[in-house]
Amino acid sequence: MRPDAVRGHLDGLILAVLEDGPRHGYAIIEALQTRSGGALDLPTGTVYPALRRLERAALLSGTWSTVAGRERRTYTLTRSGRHALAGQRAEWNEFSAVVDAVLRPAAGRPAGGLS
Amino acid sequence: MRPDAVRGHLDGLILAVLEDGPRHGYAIIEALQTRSGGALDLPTGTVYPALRRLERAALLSGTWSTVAGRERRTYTLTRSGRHALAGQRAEWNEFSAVVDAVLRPAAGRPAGGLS
DNA sequence: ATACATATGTAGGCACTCTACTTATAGCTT
DNA sequence: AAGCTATAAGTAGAGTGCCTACATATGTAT
Repeated sequence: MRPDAVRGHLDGLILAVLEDGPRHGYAIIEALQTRSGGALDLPTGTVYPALRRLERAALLSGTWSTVAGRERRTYTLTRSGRHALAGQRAEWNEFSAVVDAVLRPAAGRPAGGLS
Repeated sequence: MRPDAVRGHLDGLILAVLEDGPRHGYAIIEALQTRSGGALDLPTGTVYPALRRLERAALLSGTWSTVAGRERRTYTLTRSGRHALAGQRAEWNEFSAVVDAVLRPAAGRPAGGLS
């Protein structure tokens, strides 16, 4: 998968991972890898700024802690974050249906548009 | 659907429309609307530059003509364009499977990642 | 005459992800 | 002891690509 592909959908992916419970950035990156079967290997330079952005937008709240001598910032979904996640899921469903419909070869598209 | 959503997937959508046969820019925009059931209403400032970009990349070839007093640039899929379309379809299938897998709520994800 | 549909395009802005780099601790290997 | 890898968080700067807004022109309908 080309590196840029998640553009515009990263927020939803992060929110979805955090739905299972609070996690820190590094763990979020690993969860994204696991859940995607290894296809998603996002660089820290992508994820950490995204987390700060989501926190600024009040979709996440973050708190510092020290675990085994290492600084961690643990993020938790806020109520608006949960709401935003629902919205992202709805948007994704619509979007993927649209792209499926347009991308489908002529043979499979009987002059009807979206089914 | 938010305006920006097609980012990174527009090339594939245009290529797919052109698979049915040559079309000019304005007709491509209309075809995109029709095939998407009205969800895709792309501004000319998005589509025309994309067409020029795809032509520069030799995925399309364009020719001028005059129809009913109006200038048209008609675009045709090249051989590499057809090849690129196949690649875009494959990429889309992988990408949408990945996003589906990550976005799916915990209840539907039995600790397995991609099915 | 005025408006709308058809048709193509440019300029500038903006948001988001990427690459590359920096900093720091813990644990393991050589 | 030195070096490497994993863990952990970040910044700086670049590039891409879609958007808004604007400019231009012809044909058709009101």
